[in-house]
Amino acid sequence: MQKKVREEAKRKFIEFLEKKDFRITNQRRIIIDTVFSTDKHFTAEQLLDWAREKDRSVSRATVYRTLPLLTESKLVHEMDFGKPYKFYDPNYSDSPNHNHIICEDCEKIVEFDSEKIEKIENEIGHKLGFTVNSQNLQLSASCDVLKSKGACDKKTCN
Amino acid sequence: MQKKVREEAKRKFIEFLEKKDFRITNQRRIIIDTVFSTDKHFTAEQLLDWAREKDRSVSRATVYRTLPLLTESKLVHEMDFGKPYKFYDPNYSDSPNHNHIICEDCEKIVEFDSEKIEKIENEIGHKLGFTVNSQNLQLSASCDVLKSKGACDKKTCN
DNA sequence: GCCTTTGTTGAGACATGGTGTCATTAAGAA
DNA sequence: TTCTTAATGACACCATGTCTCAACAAAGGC
Repeated sequence: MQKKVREEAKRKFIEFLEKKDFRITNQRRIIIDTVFSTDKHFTAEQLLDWAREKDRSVSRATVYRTLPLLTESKLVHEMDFGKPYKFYDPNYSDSPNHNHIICEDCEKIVEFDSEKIEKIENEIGHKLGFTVNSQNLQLSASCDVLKSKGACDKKTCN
Repeated sequence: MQKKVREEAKRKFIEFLEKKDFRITNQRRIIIDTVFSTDKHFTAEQLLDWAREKDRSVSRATVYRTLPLLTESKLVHEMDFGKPYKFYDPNYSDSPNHNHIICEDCEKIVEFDSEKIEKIENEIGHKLGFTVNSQNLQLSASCDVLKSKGACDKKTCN
């Protein structure tokens, strides 16, 4: 991942704020610096920790207030794997992916696209009398390669 | 839904408890009476309320301890729609459904099966280096018929 | 029926993820 | 530089869910 792409994402978010007449505050800068300096998925609490490492003045409230802006701007994906907290992912592409596969052991997350699945979903939805608005497919899995190495945990895989 | 089917489900759960050498307590009886007297989906807190209407002695802890037993016995489905709480569904059939479509307005939930989707999921998982263990597909939708009647809310639809 | 054993219970403290309130601060326009 | 007002941090609060532990009661043996 090049620096350029990260800078691009930050720029886009600032544009997003400007377009909505939202202020570009120091805290928002720190938060997006943090988000777009990683490729990893993260939770709200993790983001809070990372941001506070950079600047102690960032508060929990601000992180929780900024995350919806980041997801609204599509620069961050929100994911739900049935855990009591959400995962977030910096989104450097424009893909509308909402399909994810997660390793139960190491929590490695991979995104994927499938037009085929989407098509079937719409068909089924229609048959059942619904208009599908959004879909959310999560596969819980075991991460083959890493497991065979006997080294599948949060520390070694992520 | 006939009474017979409900009684059958209760009987199966008691067998499940016996097989595991778990005791058949009054509280567990009340909880399964409650679960298998409805066709609706419910949350843990709702189940607690309903059970306590029957018998004030049922505690939150017991409900939360009994729900995993019910899901383990496959007599209740656990569902996750990205809300901060889970939905549960009494399962009177033996189908392994874990696909659900929910109406955003009235929270009506319909289960469905799709071998096609399952097959694609396994293919994709394999391609990405995972062995898929379980899948969870939720479609958020609008409930056509009821919406056209202009009467789509929790009270009228469920 | 009456012990005894031990799994199960209720109450409530606690944990965690997240939201709401409000006085204070600072971004950005004039 | 001043002014307006959005945004902030601190912290109280909420909801779902977990844990602990003394008290209880189910099931088996007598």
